[in-house]
Amino acid sequence: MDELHSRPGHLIRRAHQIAVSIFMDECGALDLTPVQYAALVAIRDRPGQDATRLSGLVAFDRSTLGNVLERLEGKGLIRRVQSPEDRRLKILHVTEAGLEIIARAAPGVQRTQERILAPLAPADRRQFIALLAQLVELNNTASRVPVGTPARR
Amino acid sequence: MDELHSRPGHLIRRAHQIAVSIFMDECGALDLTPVQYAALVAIRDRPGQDATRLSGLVAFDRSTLGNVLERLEGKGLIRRVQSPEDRRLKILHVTEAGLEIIARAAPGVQRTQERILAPLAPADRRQFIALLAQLVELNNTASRVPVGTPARR
DNA sequence: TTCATATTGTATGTATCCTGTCAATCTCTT
DNA sequence: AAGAGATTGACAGGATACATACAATATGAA
Repeated sequence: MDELHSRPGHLIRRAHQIAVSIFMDECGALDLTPVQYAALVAIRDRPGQDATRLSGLVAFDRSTLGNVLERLEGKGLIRRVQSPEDRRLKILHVTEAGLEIIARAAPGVQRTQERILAPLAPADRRQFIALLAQLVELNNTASRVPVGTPARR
Repeated sequence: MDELHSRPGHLIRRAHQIAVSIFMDECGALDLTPVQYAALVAIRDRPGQDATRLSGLVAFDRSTLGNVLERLEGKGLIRRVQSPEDRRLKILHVTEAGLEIIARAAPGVQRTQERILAPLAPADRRQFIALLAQLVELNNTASRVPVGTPARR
């Protein structure tokens, strides 16, 4: 049993539960999930991008991202329009309402990140993030959704 | 965008994706998920326990655990029988088939844990686990499913 | 004893997350 | 130009993950 609670897989799953829970505590009133927020910000930062490119940036597979985008569009936070150059693509843009939600979520997002790391000593936080980033980056190809823009020909 | 990739929430989500992906790569042929494996081992280690107590041990909420147990029972890996003392409870036991699956999964589980940590220098692995455990433990109450057996009166 | 309260397992509904598959569309080769 | 192959968004389906509500059951206090 103690074996379970010291296994990296279990600890990571618990950390994920905690991170989501804190986010919903801080931002749930805005009817936004962590995933939706991440997608929204990524679309804002790269307007005119299509869904597949976006999925490589935020590391959701295309199916998951499709559902997320549908909800964001349903809430009027983004627009999806067919690209004239490549009629397979749907180009993404954040709406005014989307920008406003991002702005209103910002303080809660900030508090979320602080609360996640709060249990660690300040000096340990940077190290933890560095190790975690290293673990994620070098294991990138082990993921089902490797990050990194696939070459667009 | 870089902001996203250095945020603890996003890194933890990625790490979780990676950990699950590696587990499925190692053990997916056994038709076992990480969650199912964790539940199975926990039931084996505490035979005769009921579902609510188990949910506090492995940190799945009761709804999720109910679904997991139903699948495990459907695959013949566990048994659920009504407790005579408290007819609300269903007592959990691992079957022979369940024990066999655990044994067959063990090497893959071991490799999974090693592969998750493989990107870190050996000296960093212990520290990472220690920091992660500290983060999870001290944030326990922030989770929707705090770990720890609720008092059974 | 009886009644208010709490607990258990279950059901329902929503949201990730992933595997497949598919038609439409594009690109490349011949 | 034409067909093979790749890509895109969408869809179906299974599995976590959580909130909420419910009937059955147990427990406490009056």
